[in-house]
Amino acid sequence: MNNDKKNEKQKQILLTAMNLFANKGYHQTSMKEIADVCEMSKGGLYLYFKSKEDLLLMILKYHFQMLDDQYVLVEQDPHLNIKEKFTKQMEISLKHAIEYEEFNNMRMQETIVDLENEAIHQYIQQKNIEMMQWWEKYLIGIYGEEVKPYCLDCMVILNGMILMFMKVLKIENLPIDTVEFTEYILRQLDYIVEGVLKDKEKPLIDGSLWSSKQGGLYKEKQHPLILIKKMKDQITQLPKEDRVEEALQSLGIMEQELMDMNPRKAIISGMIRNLLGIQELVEMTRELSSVLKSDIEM
Amino acid sequence: MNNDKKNEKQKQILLTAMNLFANKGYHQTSMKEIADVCEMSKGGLYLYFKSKEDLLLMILKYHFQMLDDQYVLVEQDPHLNIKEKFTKQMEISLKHAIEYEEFNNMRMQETIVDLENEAIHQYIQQKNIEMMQWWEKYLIGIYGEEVKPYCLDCMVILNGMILMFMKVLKIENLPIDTVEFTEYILRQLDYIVEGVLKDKEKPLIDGSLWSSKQGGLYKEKQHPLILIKKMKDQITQLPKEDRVEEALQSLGIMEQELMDMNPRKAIISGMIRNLLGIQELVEMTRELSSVLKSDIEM
Amino acid sequence: MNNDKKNEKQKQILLTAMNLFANKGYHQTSMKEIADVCEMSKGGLYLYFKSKEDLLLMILKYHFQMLDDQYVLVEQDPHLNIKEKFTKQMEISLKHAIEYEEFNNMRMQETIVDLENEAIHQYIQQKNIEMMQWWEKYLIGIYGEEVKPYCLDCMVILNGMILMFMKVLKIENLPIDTVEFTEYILRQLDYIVEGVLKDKEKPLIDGSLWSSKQGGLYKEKQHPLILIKKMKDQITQLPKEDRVEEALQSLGIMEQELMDMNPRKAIISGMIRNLLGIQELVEMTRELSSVLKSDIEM
Amino acid sequence: MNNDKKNEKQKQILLTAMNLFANKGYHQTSMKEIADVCEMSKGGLYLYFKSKEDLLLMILKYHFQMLDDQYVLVEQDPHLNIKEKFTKQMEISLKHAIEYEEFNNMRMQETIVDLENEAIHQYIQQKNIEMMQWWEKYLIGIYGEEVKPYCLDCMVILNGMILMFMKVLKIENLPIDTVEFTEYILRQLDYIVEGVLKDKEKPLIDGSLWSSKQGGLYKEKQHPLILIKKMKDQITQLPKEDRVEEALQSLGIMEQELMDMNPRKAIISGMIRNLLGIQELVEMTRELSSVLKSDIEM
DNA sequence: CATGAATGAGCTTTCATTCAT
DNA sequence: GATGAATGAAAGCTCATTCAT
Repeated sequence: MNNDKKNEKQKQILLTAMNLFANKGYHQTSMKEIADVCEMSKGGLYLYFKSKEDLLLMILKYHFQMLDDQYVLVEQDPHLNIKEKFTKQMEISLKHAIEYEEFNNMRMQETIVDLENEAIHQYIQQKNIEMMQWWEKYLIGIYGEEVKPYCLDCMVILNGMILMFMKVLKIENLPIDTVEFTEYILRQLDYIVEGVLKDKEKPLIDGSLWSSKQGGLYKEKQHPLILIKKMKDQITQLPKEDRVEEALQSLGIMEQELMDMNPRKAIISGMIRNLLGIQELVEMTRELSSVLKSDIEM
Repeated sequence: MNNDKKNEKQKQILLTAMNLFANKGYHQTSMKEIADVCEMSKGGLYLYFKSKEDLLLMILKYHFQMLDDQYVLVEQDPHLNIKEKFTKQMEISLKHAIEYEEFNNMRMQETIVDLENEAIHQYIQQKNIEMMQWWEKYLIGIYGEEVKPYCLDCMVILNGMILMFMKVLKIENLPIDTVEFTEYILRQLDYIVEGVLKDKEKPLIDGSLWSSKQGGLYKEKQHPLILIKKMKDQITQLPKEDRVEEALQSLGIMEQELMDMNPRKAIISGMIRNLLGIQELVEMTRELSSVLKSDIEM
Repeated sequence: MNNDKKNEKQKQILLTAMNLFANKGYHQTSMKEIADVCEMSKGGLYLYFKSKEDLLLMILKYHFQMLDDQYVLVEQDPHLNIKEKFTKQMEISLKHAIEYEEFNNMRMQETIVDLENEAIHQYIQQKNIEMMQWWEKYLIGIYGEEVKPYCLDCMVILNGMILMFMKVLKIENLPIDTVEFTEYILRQLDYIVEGVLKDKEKPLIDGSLWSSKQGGLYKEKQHPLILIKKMKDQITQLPKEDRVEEALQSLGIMEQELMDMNPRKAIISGMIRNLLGIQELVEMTRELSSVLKSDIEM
Repeated sequence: MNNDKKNEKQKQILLTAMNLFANKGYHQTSMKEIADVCEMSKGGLYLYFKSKEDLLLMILKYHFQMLDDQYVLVEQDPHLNIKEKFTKQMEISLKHAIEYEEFNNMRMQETIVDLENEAIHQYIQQKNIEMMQWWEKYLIGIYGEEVKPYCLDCMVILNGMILMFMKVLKIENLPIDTVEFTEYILRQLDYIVEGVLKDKEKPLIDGSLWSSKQGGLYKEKQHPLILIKKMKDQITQLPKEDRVEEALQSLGIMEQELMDMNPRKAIISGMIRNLLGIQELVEMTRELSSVLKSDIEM
């Protein structure tokens, strides 16, 4: 099969799957269904995508590519000033978000994907950074340098706004006029920027913190309670000794603490230290520690 | 097993499941996993919750109850003016939303629940309506009657904002100071309200469209006994007939039953059915019915 | 896999399942067992039959098709007179019934199928009606119009006879000669027809009742309390659900009220209305309602 | 607890369970349900019956006792002649069969009980023999010695008739008048006896064969196809040799043959003989052989 | 290249039975 | 004696993935 034809097919699958994911959700859509709609065999899908997760990743990439292509056209249009470019691009985003609603949810929330898939996670992460830069560039371009500290706040507020409006309008089955919607959103942006600039208030999100984020390696992250359960299992295999007893106790205490609404960091770190003294658990303890560091701020 | 212990266990499962649902998603969490973390057998879960969906519903109810309990305390505090009440309740909401992040996601988006389950769907729907009423009441109380058309817009914008901020702050592992966060959010509200009122722009969500879906304007939820009193008043205006006599009797019986500690559902629903036969009361009966449905689970 | 092979496999599963159902009963045969005997995986079965019930239905259809095919051949044979056709078809039926004993049990008694499955129930129903028509046609053809009122009786008697003989002969491990068996059965039919025609006795099953299936059934008027007791009995047979609980409560309340000197009509009619919502009780509730209407003036 | 009270309770459970079994079927009734209706705990049931099967057996015994008690009264009544006794007892049987319909099904068909339970099987067997004797005694008493060879036939025919009538009348919801029903049934008996005596035809069931039946030991009988599967599994564990290959082939052939509608005995017994030559399978082969002997007549 | 039959682990749920209280 | 919480095996069913054809 020549490459063109293969690409054609791949795209068809992509669009179909996207459609299905958008309407039924990722986990609720089966490969069989996708195959059926594509009028091909289940096995056939695996010629183009090596797994369901890969398919999802490709969908994300396809969408972002689609958006980027359109953005670039606007970007390079010499007849538009910066505000117009911003408006046009926002319009493109909204139009796309409306058309591919679930795609928007995915990227805005990562709710659908279990965090186990590193590739997807990283990709979305990267795109989020790009989005941040995009906002910064335009907000500064439009409202001036003084808006810089508030860029992240604005981005978050606007995105949240959009997400929620779309949710509500979708549920209520109300039609959305993209242009009108864009204008509305941008007006809100005006109000907010005007407000924050006037009051010189402290931004909620500190940009420096944000940017410091590093990808780092991504290990299949386990839920701490499950991890503790495993550690308990492992430790009960050991011959009964005082240190074993103590370790079990430490685990129990940590479990209780984590169940609480406000786990006390001191308790947690104390127990971690206790457990680090147990040779046999050292590795799992380290994993637990790292998991906890991102779950509760430690 | 005494009731206390049973409740204890039920709560433990609830908290565990909530925790897992929140982090892995509803569909991605298996009953086995919940059972494992609770250190009990799969079958055991079913002694406390009759299905996975039931478990989810109970989690939702548990949370809303928790919130409602706190709201009421603020509501009834005579030392607070309306703006302070609004602020305090917003603070409570945010605190809760931060602590139980995924719970907030669930209710704000219904992403997790497949729409097949009527009970859950309806419950969330109902809670959303209550939330709408809450916003309307307070926004009008604070900003005056002229803000009325924009209430829905404001609610949506604020909720979206909050949702997204929490998402980002969570991902970035940044600490959130609830009070500061509340102030921030309320300031944004100020900017927006100020803006829309100044420009007299058209709201994005037309309240009449929305509300038409619910049939009936949003009224503050009335207490059933008061409602019954009103119905009695109305019916005594009518010419004396047998059906009137019977309706009065039905109302009396229902009143008595509701006064009881454990009103019997059968009596209540029977009387409701009787009253539905009375043309003149049909609307009020419906309201009564809906109020009762959330007061005692029917 | 080509269609032939697929059909082959399907048939193999069919035969295997039939065999197992026949010997262990439908509910006592698990899909795993069927899969094991077929030397395939559990999941594999579901490629051929979409559920266990579907498998059962297919078995029934397969058998009836097999029978119908043979019947038609006889039916269309120009060299046979009516008595010969009857004999031949009876022979076919018996042969089949002997070979697939439990199939025969299923269709004759519906013991195996829980009534929840509409499709299966209806299919058997329809086949029973066809059987009835078959008997009527042949009995009248052979014995004349005067046998018409006794057709149903004869069918029932003969079928019962056959069923029981097969049961006994199977249990006793005795060989059955189909031809001899047929002759024997037909001879019994002769004796019975001869008998009933001679005595002009009243048939046990009134064909008009059967076919119309409408109750011109005269029932003795029952005392409401007894009726309530019966309803309680019936309802406790149902799987426990909320609606069942509520119905029981309604019945309890009504009972108490009726015991009172001056039963309040509102209570009574309310409870009646509650019960009318319970499908399974609708008939008895109507009866109760009509009884009460004349007992206390309502 | 004194014995009286214990017996009382036992009887209550018995009656309740009977009722449930009768209406929902044995396997479809859970111990919890029985406990609930008896208003006792699940565990409590096990104080009175050591298992669900035991409970079933007790039910059967209770019913037969109930019937026997009534029979004896008639038997000993000096004012009744033999025909009257027969009629009276038949009436008792029918009345009981109507009242406890599913009990009748159980005993007439053994459909409900999986054959694995030896005690129940044997008990029913014994009761069937008693029934046989009862019929013989009365038929000879009424119609004379010449009816003796036809007793079994008559019993089977009558029982089949009754079973099927009850089924149909139940399904059609028609009321049954016991006396009328008895008369009807006995009239049919007259026709048949008259017929067979006149024609001196050969009875279908040879009494001598029947009676020769001995209980014998009862080993948990396995389905032949499952047994073959097991043998295949076991034999594939052995080192590959010619004799192993051959044994596998023999098993395969036998499997195919058994799937056929008319398995050829010669093939079956040939394969059995082949397999008896395989040391490792000798025991299972014997079991298979014995199972087959009762499944297909060999 | 393409198929779709087959797998097998996993899902939610049920239930007879046990046993600490 | 009596309870009912707990178990654990087994049920019917789904589905991502593989692989012989």
